Amino acid sequence: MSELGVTPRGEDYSRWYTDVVQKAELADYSPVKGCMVIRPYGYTLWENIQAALDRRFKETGHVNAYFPLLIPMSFLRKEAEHVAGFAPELAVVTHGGGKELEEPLVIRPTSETIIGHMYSQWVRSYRDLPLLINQWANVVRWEMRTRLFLRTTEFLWQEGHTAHATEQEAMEETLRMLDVYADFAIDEAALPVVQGKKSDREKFAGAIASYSIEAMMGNGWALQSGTSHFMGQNFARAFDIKFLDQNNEFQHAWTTSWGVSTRMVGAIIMGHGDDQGLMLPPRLAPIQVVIVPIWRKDAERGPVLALADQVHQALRAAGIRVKLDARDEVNAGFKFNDWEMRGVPVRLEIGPRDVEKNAVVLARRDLPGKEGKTFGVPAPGVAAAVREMLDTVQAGMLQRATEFRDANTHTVTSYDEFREVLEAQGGFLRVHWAGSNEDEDLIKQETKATVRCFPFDPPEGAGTCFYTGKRTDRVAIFARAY
RNA sequence: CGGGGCGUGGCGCAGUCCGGUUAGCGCGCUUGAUUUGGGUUCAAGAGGUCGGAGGUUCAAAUCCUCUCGCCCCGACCA
Repeated sequence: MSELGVTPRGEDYSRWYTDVVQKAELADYSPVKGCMVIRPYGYTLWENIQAALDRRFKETGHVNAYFPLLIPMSFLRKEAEHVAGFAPELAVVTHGGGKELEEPLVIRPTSETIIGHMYSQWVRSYRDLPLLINQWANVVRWEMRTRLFLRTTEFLWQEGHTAHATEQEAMEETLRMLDVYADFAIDEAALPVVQGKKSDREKFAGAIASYSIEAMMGNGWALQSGTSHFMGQNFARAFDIKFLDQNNEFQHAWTTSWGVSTRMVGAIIMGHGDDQGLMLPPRLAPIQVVIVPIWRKDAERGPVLALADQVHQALRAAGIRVKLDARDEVNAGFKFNDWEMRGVPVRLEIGPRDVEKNAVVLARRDLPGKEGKTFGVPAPGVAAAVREMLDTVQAGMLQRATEFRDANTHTVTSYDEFREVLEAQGGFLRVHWAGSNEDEDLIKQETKATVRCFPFDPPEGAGTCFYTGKRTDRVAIFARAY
C-alpha cells in the first residue's frame, strides 16, 4: 500500500480494491482467516443498503423473522442436491458444554432447510399461503479463497423464503424479487445490472431455476450481485410442506428463496470507484456531503467556522447526511483527497472569499477538478442546491456506469472472435449459445469466462451458436467473474 | 488442498545468505511552532517478547527442527 492514495486500477486492480476497502475504512481483516471486520463506515453503508432493500420487501408484502444459526446436520441431508452443493463448505459444531453432541450442528450456510422444517409445521391449508418471510442474518461458508466483501467465510445477507400454493405464483414471486433487486441496484446503487437466468452449472443447489442480477465491475469482470431461486416442490417434498387445497387434497407447496449479501458493497466499490478511491452513490452514502472549512489567518478562522456551522445545521435540518470536517491538524488539500478517497459524493468548501459573499463552493466527487465545481452557491439556499447536486451525481454515476457497461459489452459470433475480444477488451460477451455443460466447462478452462446468465432482454431472435454452430434462439452473456 | 510470497514498534520495510555493540529507516502517533482555496515544513519525543516453541552456540532477528498464521495465484462459491 502506498503512503497516500490507492494503487491505480491499471497497475493492479486487486490491489486497488484491497487498498480502497482498507484505506476508506470499510473493513479490516480479522484474526480468523477468511472473516472480516466491517468497520463503522462500511457498516453504515450496509445499513443503508439494508434499509433500501427492506423497504422494498415490505412494499411487496414480506415480513421479517429470525431463524436459528445452528441447524441439525440431518436437515441438510434431506435434499440431495442441496447437501451435495454445500457439504464442502460447511462449518460444523461437534461439541457443546464440554461434551460431544449427539448430532453435529451446522452453522447455517443458508436457511432453506430449517425454514422448510418450520414451514412444514406452519402450513396446513391453502389459506396459510403464501408465506412471505425474509430474514436478515449472517451465514458461514468455508470458502477456500476469500476476498473482503466479495467472498468471506462469514457474511451478512438477507434471505427471503416464500411458500406458495401454485407453481405460477412461486415463479411470479421469484421474478418479482429479481425485479426488486434490479430496481434497488439501478435506483439506489446506480449499478446498471443485467437480469437473467443462470445456467445449470451455476444454479443454486436444490433449485429448479436460479436467476441473478449481474453487474459489471471496473475491470470488465462480472459480479453476481443478487440471486432469486425457484425451488419448485423440491424443498417442500424434502421437508414435507403440504397443505390441503380447496378440493380437500394434499399438495406440496412451491417455494422460492432470494438473497443479497454484503457482496453488494463490493459491487458498489468496483462498479464505481476510480483511481482516487471509492465513489459512493448519494442514496447509499453514509456521508453525502462533507464540509471543508478553509482559512489562512487566525482572524479568518472564526467567520469561516461560523458559516460552516450554519450550513452544517441547515443541511442536517434538511435531512441530508452531512459531516463538518473541522480538523485543525490537516490542511484543506489533505481533506479534499481524504474524502474523495472515502467516496463522499459532494464536498462543500467554505473559505474567506466565500464568507464575504455569504456563499459556498460545491464539488462533485464524480467529476474531477474544476469541471465538477460550482462556485458562489448562496448560503441561504444551500440545502436545495446540495440536494440537486446529489441527484445530479446519482444520475451521473448511473449514466457513466451504463455507458461503461455498454461500451464493454460485445456481440461475437465465433469462438475465435470470442477469445480475441475477451483477451483484448474483456467485458461482457453476448453470444448465441447452444452448448452443453461440458462445453461451458471447456470454455472456462480455456478462457476463464463462464455463462453469467441468459439475459431476459432484448430478445434477438434465432442465430448460430458461436461455439457449436447449432441454430438456437438462446442468448447468453459470458464474462470473467468474481 | 496444489503452487508462490511473507511474518521485525500502529502501518510499510531494511537487517537474515556470511551469528557478534544500545535492532535501523520511512510513514503514522504525541508535544510545540509553522502552514491551510488540492496531500505544508521543522524541532523534540514516545513506542519493538524480531509470529510461537524447542535446539545449537560464549553469543541467535540471523543457523537447525517443529509449529501457528496471513496474503497472492489455481480448483469451488453470494
